Amino acid sequence: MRLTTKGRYAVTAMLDLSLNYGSGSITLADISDRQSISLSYLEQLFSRLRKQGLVSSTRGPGGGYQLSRSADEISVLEVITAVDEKVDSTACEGKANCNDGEQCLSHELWTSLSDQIQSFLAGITLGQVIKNHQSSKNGDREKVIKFDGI
Amino acid sequence: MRLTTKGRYAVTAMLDLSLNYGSGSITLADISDRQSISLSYLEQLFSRLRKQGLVSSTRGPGGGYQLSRSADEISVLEVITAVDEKVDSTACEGKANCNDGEQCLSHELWTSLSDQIQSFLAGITLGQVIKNHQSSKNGDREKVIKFDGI
DNA sequence: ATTTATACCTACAAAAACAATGGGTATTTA
DNA sequence: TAAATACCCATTGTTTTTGTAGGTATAAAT
Repeated sequence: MRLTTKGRYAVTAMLDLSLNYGSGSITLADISDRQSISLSYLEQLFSRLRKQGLVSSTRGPGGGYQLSRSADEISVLEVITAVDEKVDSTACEGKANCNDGEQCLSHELWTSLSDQIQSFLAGITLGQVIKNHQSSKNGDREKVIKFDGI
Repeated sequence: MRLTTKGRYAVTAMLDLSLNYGSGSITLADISDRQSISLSYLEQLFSRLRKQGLVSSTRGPGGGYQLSRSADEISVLEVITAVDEKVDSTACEGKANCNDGEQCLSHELWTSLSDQIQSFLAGITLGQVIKNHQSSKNGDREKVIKFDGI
């Protein structure tokens, strides 16, 4: 898994959509203005988000994008993986120098850690990000800590 | 924060070092062989890891690198941030089109999420990655779930 | 002392990914 | 019919990633 500005743009744009959930379609032009992301780049990102079924679109005047599901049902991981290319995780199979199994072990360890990061992000929904932010503003520390998960 | 192959290499190399903790210095050439990372690239990574105080080095024959602290005292976040350049998180300050405060809000939400990811990674040590992997192999599911933190 | 094995440093370069641009077509509403 | 939107594709400039190359410094072994 990768976590880069591409994923950040995608999550930010989806949070923008989440904030407008229920109030009809939002145009990419609006998101572009609000979030300072170029329209064409947003089009590329939303092409993937749509193909992954995270957003639905309507064409023509008054059209735009909407979340396919509620913000509480879309995880941050889904958004990030929708726009990120797959990275070949280790590419170490079939190497001759797999001495003492140590190479495999370190790679397994990384894979295990990577899985845990993904599990963490899979457990956070766009809705939670919004709610948690509000809680932290209200000084509701208990909820925030619980959400942190550590 | 970014999570890219650079950070993955650094973590993998540090896990390799962790597995050899206590048995003297490990050369980058060994890690290069075991983990299939080019020696020169490892040198660049370890230059930063050393400057951050995560590893110590000894020159000359028999020299190499060691963890500065035990694997239980080094978090995954430290390793990743040691090798990653800082990214200017939003770069939206002073924009005129901060209409309705919505631009700022989405950015705040992203920042909040980003902080939580960092907190998560700060709570995982190299030692825990190793221990957790062993637990998962033994089917000790309780520990794994607890470690997942969600 | 000389050799050797290592860290350590700097400059460069190839490849990949990111971010954006430009120019279109398709669809729907007004 | 016109306008607003999604949608699509090719290209391009920049940055990041991932290395290569060639050296110097240090310390151990011979």
